[in-house]
Amino acid sequence: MNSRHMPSRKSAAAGARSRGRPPGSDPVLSRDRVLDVAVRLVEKLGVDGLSMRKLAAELGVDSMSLYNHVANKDALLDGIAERLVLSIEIPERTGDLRNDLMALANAFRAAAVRRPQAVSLLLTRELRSFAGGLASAEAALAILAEAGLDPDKAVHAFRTAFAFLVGTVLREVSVGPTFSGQNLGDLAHRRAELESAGMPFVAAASPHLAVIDHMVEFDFGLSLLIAGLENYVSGGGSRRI
Amino acid sequence: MNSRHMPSRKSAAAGARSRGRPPGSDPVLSRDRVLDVAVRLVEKLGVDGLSMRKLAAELGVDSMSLYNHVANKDALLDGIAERLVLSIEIPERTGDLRNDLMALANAFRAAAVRRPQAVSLLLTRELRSFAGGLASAEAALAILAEAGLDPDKAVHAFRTAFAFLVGTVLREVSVGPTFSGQNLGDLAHRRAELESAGMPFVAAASPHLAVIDHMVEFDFGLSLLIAGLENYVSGGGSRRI
DNA sequence: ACCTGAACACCGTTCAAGT
DNA sequence: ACCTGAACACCGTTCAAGT
Repeated sequence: MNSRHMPSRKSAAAGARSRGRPPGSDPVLSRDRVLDVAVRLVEKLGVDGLSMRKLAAELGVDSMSLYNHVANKDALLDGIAERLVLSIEIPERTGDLRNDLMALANAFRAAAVRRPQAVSLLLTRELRSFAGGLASAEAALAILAEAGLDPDKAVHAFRTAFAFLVGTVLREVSVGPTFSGQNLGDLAHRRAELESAGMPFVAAASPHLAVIDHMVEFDFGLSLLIAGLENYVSGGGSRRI
Repeated sequence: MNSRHMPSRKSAAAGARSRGRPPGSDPVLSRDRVLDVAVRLVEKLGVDGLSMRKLAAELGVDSMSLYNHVANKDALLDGIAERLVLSIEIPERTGDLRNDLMALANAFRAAAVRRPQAVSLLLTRELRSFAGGLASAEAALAILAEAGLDPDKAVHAFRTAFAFLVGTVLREVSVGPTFSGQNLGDLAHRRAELESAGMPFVAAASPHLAVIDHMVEFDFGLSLLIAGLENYVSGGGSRRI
């Protein structure tokens, strides 16, 4: 039913498939199209399931054609990561430290959780192209500066919040040591066992370790950090931080 | 110089290499030995550089022999991760929240940084065998409980601190989006450029973004968290956390 | 400039065969 | 019980060849 079966004027000779790109036609691929499909494939197959060959097949193209648009697989993965950073929808500022930091962190989390398979690429590899992250950094530093932090303190606070975010999101997309979920679900049923194993505090906490609400944990941690910051700001920087 | 050169009574026939395990001798491999060498190899070649075949070669053994001691490569990586958790040297408690939390976090960080290549395996994959982590969890929960937190609050605080630790250590072993180091080193030289690009706060902070002292960042973030916790504890849990 | 195809040097893992 | 070797179905990437 396709062109292979009806002899075309151009490749009339024999049944030989044409080799180069169809002359005169638009390019079949573009970096954007490659990355689009790559992201979709990662979500479908997981990061480990992505291969240059499968991606090429999905695009209906020879695998080596990809190398015209990305330097190699590593650059492809970097490209996916950058897509994620750029998909963060940075909210407007209101001038309130707590509000604004919460909103920005939520925007980050939302962008990450939207692509749960791909997100480990963002959190886990060094961003070579840093451009994408600058807008988020600007937003965070603006909030912290407006709250009264000096640039150096703002950078520290930014890095602290960001580290917390990375760890939290990693847990949520459930790579990373969870201390949560299924490997702890049975903990609640083994309190006696844990007590006698010399783990009284784990035993006492086991009902709470056995469940996790990611949104609650997110809010709790961020609140703790912000409380620390407010404390610091209102203390005029005199507290021992 | 080894037994291959002196004709043994048992494999006398021809120069044919023996195929099975030398009869009567001790097993060549053990799960421990496999994991020992695997860790060493990861540190030498990076996680991506580790393969079942290279590991087998390093052990002087056919690659398929490894499967007698680990289920598959995934289980091998899990084994390496568990080694890391178990290598955390949990410090004695003193009864002071700040002291004890700092000491425990430092012990975690120290164990991680000791194996910078392997550590991403610990932070990044779900710990199937949870046993290793229990001792650390017990230590953390004990500290928090002694400071007066209810089990449910202690679990929240534990998860917050752990998320921060994961993010911080990931940055230090420099997988993960750094907002630091070399991709920012040149930022300091481009303030004017950043200003005109609509990034005044990044511009103002660029001298501080361009450098990072991991120990300082670690202390700052942890102090912020602990300040939030102390605040919470002394407020009798009435603060809005 | 862009796409193709064969080839190379790797992978993890199954399975049958050894001892 | 444990180790081996061939084989299978994959990889990423180089390089020469097409248009």
